Amino acid sequence: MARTPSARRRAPVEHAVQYDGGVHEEHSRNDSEASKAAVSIHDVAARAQVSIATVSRVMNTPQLVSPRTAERVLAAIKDLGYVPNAFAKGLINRASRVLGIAVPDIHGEFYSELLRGADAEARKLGYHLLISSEAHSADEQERRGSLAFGLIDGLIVMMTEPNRPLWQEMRDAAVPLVVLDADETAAGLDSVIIDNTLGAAEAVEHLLESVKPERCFFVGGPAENFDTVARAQAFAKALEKRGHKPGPEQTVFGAYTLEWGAGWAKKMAESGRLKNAGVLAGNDEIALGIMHAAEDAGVRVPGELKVIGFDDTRLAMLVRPNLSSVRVPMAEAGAAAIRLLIKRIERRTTSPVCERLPTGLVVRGSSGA
Amino acid sequence: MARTPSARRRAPVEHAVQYDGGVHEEHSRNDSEASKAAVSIHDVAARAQVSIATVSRVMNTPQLVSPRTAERVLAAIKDLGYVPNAFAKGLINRASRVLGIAVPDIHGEFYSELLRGADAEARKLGYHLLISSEAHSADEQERRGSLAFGLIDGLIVMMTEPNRPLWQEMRDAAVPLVVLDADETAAGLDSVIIDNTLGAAEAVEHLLESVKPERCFFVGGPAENFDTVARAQAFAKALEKRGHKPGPEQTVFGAYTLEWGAGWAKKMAESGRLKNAGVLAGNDEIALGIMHAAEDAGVRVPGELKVIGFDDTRLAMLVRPNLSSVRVPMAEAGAAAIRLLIKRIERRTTSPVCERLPTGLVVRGSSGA
DNA sequence: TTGCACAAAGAAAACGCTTTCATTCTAATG
DNA sequence: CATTAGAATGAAAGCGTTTTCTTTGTGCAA
Repeated sequence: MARTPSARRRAPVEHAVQYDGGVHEEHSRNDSEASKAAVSIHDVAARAQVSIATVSRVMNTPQLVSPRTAERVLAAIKDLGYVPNAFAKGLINRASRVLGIAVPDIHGEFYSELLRGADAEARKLGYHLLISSEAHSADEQERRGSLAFGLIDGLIVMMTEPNRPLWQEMRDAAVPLVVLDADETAAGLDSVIIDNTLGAAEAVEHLLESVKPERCFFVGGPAENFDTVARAQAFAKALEKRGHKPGPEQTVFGAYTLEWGAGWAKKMAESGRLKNAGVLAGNDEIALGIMHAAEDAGVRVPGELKVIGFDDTRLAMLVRPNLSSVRVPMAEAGAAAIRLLIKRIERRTTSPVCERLPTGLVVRGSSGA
Repeated sequence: MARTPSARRRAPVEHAVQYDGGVHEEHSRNDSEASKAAVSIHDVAARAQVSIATVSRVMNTPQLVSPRTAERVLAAIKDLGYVPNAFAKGLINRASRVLGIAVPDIHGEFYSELLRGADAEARKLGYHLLISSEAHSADEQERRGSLAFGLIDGLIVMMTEPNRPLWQEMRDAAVPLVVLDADETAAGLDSVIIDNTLGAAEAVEHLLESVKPERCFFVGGPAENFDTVARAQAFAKALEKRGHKPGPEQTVFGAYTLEWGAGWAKKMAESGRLKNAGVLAGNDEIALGIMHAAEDAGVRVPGELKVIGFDDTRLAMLVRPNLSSVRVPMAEAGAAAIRLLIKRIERRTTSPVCERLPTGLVVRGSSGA
């Protein structure tokens, strides 16, 4: 128990860790000595001639320490370049200020926008973001580690389609949880969802300005995908509101790819049903495929065919004609999820909340201005 | 010092934390009790009737414990759903198996591909990835926290242009470091760089098949951007190799945007210099802008103008005509950086390494097949 | 002067783990 | 049978914090 700080470790050398950004320390950069030179609270305490408790208080509850002392401690901290050990803090506080986010795949504009929004918001609120594409591994042990359980303070999970294993893993995680893209308030979880209704309705209304209801189509992505399903339903509902119940061939499902869109449009063109039609696509890439196939079939866009994409990715503004698209605020969704999660972590009282983000049509060239 | 485990905390209840994924625990999901029910090594020890040392050994050095005992401990671990506390482990091991990656901006296909590759590789090797768009904050205190120093075992920093503050922060960080996109072996750091030479040379060769050397242009991004500079140099060198030293107007710099590309091409078209020219763009978006402007000016691509992009993003395959582009293995770069970093962390001996990833031309429609 | 509230600071416990060192037990060796 | 090497296990220190509990010091009312 004789734990004399200065005896326990080498006496802290003056300016031991004072960096000047110079080049003379190149060699020590990556070798073990350099990184072992961790300055602890004891070193600071010794240098400032106070106890470690006081040092801690200076950093956490400054009002409990006299200005004179605080000044001395602060100076020592600066001199030594002291940074509190994150693990020790975490061990006591049971918090790391690290948030996890599990997305199906980091690929593409869509998810990168989500990450971007989440990261920015987390950073703003003093948290860090640990990403993790989905744990597909079958081995439970391996999966368990995959989300850094025990390290993260909370987790955002994006659920784009039914996924039992992931769901299971989430429930096992003893951390605050926010679900993205699926309303799970019923299961007691905070959720953030995209309200596809508004945007889809606007799109349909827009199409109906120049296209007959029976010539309107929704060309979606995978039939299991939550968003595609919601968008298809919103599409159907908007048509019904205008007195037309869409037939089964008016809402079709495939994949979120250019090829699927092009394939569908090609078939339609061959049977002469592409002309004077209006299409709401499940995403921008599908829309682009449809435009390509239309071009190949000699169907002019927007003259003879109106096309509207979904997501309003950068792609929409880059292609010609510019693609009308339903804007989906992915960055905002990421940010909202972060806010919800942090609120849940910091004051764990409120009952589950579902935040619903609006979508809206952005009209550009492809649907005829 | 009387630290009788079973007295210290509530005696571990049978099946206390046995989840079945059912819905009946909805209420306890997000409240504090649920997450406080952390099972510690003491609980496992008590249940298996061994000391905590033995439990630890079962997990870390199984060869030191008898099969009979191990079995009992393993059972207890499973029953209780025990997950070792990451902070306590970190405090001892001085390692979190979390890697940081600092990129200028998460935006866009380019960086998301990088993240994707890095994340996949990190996961494969049993590490986690903590992302961080660059710390732009001027306040040093704030910046310091921004990279989660003390928590991460190592850091990958993407350097796309000279950036003193970031550089400074990196050097101050007492963690293993890998630099992406800039060769810093001279500064004692492992690096991963894209070898723009090969791809640019191939592109130039390809252009020269149908275009005179004095009609070849490089339309780059920002003049400060390392990649743009490297690509411009590679372009110039390839032309020189063919006996033509490019004039100053043959390599120009602007921004990584469609607008810049379009603006440049428009000017060129107006002065009649776009026809029969060949352009290597700094990225795909610039290339696309050039194609648009060419179309507007009645210059046919690839008939009268060859265009080659850079990066080979998804965009290249989505537009028409398909964009020839220099493929840049961003995912591989991310993975390579992770590998280098982990190697550095785990056996900190080798001298600084610079891994150079090749680029290569992918010929598509825009440069005339 | 005595007592007392209150501010300031220190001592030490606790967080959950790993690991060294010490102890016990078994079985093989002389 | 006595000794001892070696395997299996336990006790406890230590990692770097935060925080509770104590102690010390100081000014002020009685």
